[in-house]
Amino acid sequence: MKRGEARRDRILAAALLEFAENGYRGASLARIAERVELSQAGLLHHFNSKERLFVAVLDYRDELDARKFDMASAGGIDALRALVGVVEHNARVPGLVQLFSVISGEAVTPDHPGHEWARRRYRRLRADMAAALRRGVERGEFRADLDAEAHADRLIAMMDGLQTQWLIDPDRVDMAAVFRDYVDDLIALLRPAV
Amino acid sequence: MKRGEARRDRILAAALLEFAENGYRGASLARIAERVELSQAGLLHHFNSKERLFVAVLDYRDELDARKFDMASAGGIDALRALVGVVEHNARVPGLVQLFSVISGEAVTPDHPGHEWARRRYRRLRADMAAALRRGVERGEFRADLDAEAHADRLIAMMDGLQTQWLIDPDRVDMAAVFRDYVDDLIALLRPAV
DNA sequence: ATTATCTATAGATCTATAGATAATGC
DNA sequence: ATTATCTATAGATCTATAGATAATGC
Repeated sequence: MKRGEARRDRILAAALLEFAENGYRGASLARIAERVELSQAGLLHHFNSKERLFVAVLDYRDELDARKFDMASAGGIDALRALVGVVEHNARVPGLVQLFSVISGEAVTPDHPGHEWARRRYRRLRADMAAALRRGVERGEFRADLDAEAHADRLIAMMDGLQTQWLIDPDRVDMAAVFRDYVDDLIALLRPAV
Repeated sequence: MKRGEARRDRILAAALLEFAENGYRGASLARIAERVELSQAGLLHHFNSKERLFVAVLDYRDELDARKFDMASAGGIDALRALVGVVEHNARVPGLVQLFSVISGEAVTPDHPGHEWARRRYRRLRADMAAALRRGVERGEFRADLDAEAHADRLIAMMDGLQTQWLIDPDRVDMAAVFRDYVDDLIALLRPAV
């Protein structure tokens, strides 16, 4: 069984690249199999269908991500600074970012196998960020009348939107710098009135 | 030739729907042909290939859009308010928004037939918005030291990011309201120091 | 005994072209 | 004469399954 797990990991890594480049619909099992030097039927022995493999890749990506950053631990200004760190990190892993961008685009149609995953992901992100902002209020770092959900939506939109621009025109857009400045302005905006 | 033009228009409208639902890669010429009651070969008589049809759809969408809003005419605060109007309008045409979201996601890969289109589109948008912001400085509405390009990037990112969230979870996100509040905060932030 | 892998193949697509026929425009 | 349309089809995919064989785990 050891051998099987190792293979499965290689498949997931290869599938991530393939899905990131071509989306779910454009991805080919044959090409993924080729990348891990396996026949296409051999690949389907490990994951029973393209859809299941895809869902496994999404979970795999989440796992890679979760270890990197735990929004819930920090709060207030610290959390926002940590977010900037995430964006700076993302600027160094275009592959993972691209998977996410391509899939979010595709997954807006309800019948897409990633639709539910994307929805859950947004809801969780939004709740985590709103909680972090509220913790900032408790600490006295942010003004008490802030709309935590709305600012969470803004932060997520800013991150995602900059990612798309950056992927399409990497030399033109300094994703990390623009986001950092946005967060700086946000911290100033949310500062409690004296 | 009259007859041909009318047919071409119907094809473009049907293709827009198909591409919006399935992206370029997932779209099927046969399904588009079916929607306009034509054989698939008949469809290809009007547009020689799937790729050309796709590019024609992108131009067609731009045309629909251009008539709606001319960013260059207004400047400063007026331009920002007009942008809010665009978002409010978009909230009523999910189909057009979806085409754009799906394609931007797919088009991050360089070999995608929409890649160049997306890049051009971002560059133009950015230049137009930056110009509108600078006009605000001239009018004395905005502080002179604002970074017009960075704020243009932020505005575009905010619009696009909110669109994705809204398409994936329409009941959860009030795209227009969040954007309006963002613009209000931005106007306050950019107000010249007295 | 179970797990991993392969070849072969069914059955559905898909795009694009060839060549024939019908409809339209001048 | 040109434009629009059709049927038929080539040639490439693509996913998934059946069934055989090799490798591993207990």
